Amino acid sequence: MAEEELELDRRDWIAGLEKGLRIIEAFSDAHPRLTPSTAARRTGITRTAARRYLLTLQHLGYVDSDGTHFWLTPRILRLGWSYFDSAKVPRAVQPFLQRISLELGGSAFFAVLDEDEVVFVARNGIGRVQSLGFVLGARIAANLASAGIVLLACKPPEEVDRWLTGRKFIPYTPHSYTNVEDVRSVIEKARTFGYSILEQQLEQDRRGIAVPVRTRAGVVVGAISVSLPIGNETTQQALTRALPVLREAEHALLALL
Amino acid sequence: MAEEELELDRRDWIAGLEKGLRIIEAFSDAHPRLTPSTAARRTGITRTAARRYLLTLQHLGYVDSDGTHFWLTPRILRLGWSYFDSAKVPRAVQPFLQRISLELGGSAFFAVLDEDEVVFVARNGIGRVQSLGFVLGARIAANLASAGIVLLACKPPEEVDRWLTGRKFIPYTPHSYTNVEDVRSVIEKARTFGYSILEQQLEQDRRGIAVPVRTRAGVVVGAISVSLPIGNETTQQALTRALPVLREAEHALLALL
DNA sequence: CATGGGTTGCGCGATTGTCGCGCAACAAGC
DNA sequence: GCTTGTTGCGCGACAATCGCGCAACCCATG
Repeated sequence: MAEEELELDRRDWIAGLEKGLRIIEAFSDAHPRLTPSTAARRTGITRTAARRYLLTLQHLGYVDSDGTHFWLTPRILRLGWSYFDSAKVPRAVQPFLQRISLELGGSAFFAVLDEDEVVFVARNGIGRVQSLGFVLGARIAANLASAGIVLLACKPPEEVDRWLTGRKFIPYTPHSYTNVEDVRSVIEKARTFGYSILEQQLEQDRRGIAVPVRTRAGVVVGAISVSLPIGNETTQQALTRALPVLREAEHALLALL
Repeated sequence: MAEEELELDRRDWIAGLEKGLRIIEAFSDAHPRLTPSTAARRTGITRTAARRYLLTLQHLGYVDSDGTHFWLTPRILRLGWSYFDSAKVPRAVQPFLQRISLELGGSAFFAVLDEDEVVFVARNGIGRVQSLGFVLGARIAANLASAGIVLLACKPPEEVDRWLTGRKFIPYTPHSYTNVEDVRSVIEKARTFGYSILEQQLEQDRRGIAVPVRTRAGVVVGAISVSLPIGNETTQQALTRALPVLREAEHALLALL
């Protein structure tokens, strides 16, 4: 899958669409409101064109404006919603996530890889990595979440090597791995055991445990993970407690997909 | 706000962007995988053009394909994420939602209006209107949720009238209002009391209570709502229990916005 | 109060990107 | 077998999109 056809016929390339999406993605935490010129600078589009795209988006209701500044409206969420609506897997796993989070007392997630990030596409549980404002569609560097590690472990080693080389690991906690070799060894452990466990990489006093989810054909479609408070539970205790529950969900899903 | 400038200079209109977004929104539950021709039929674009847009989206990584069929990838979620990332209000309300859901034992939401639908842009709580696969960005007809009613009640009456006329109310439960006058009276009650309460409109045995959230300038930016199991609590009991908690959050937010 | 560096929107003429037709190949269904 | 639906692809033509450059504007600084 994901065969980026390296060359795309210039006739089949819609420049306007790419620029428009670039404009939308130019909005962010640091830049919640954009003027035509700031949008232009952030996207590499000319100011005049950026303005045209913003006006078009405004007319479509995806952005709103006071005349000079533009900001996104919740209408934008319809686009992401198209995905949730159309992707069967996230919906299929929901009940399992609920069971897991109830049984283990943490948050359960279903996540997939997108480029070098792990994206959480389904979730259930009280807990909150909410310190980060954790919602669906959230994405972080794959090495920081157990689900990301186990998904990387499912990829061919060459690809993982390519992924690792030249990467900067920005730490989220004092325990976060910043060394390539540390990350590589975690991935390799995940490959041999078929699950991954990560402690205090993303958040203090929390550990994540993840297993891959496959179709009957063996294709990896994502990973189920659970985030647990460490408390005074040992790593081994947490594993013997959580892993059977995750495995059970994994096998039940195998029958569904 | 949201001044749809009725006429937009043809020079400032990017047709390619609109068509591309139409293509993305053409994916849905019933049509998770599209071919160029089905996409064309669903969007009113010609088949040749639809194919070009799909190929462009594929090249950008927003859709994937097996050659003939196309489907959305989680990359699409980056677009919605731009909104969550840039909208301060949803993030500002998170801690309040948490307090509310803990204190009242239900799910707390923050919602805004988009056209004739209410969109849930923040959420906290164990509960799940999960029967519907309830996630962030979810949207339903405004009359079915307490947040939607109270937001409508904040709009000028003429606009509400326009909203009500000619609308079809599709019931979600046996108790759902299907009559225009019933809905109108609920909205008017919400207008006079400054809060709304809705029982079993969206889900059986659940009631929702909502209050509007304003900036200090008085502009309505959304609504906070809580969804509670009805159990054997009377309407009056639920109100006296929940309303003070919601009002407290409302006032605390007033100071922040 | 003026001056300058940063904006803003807008009109124009030119190019290039996007259009849909129509063909050929292929697949499924009486 | 022929029919009726696909599919991708090449072409020529039109218009949609381009970026330049001007004039007005706002805000800070001297």
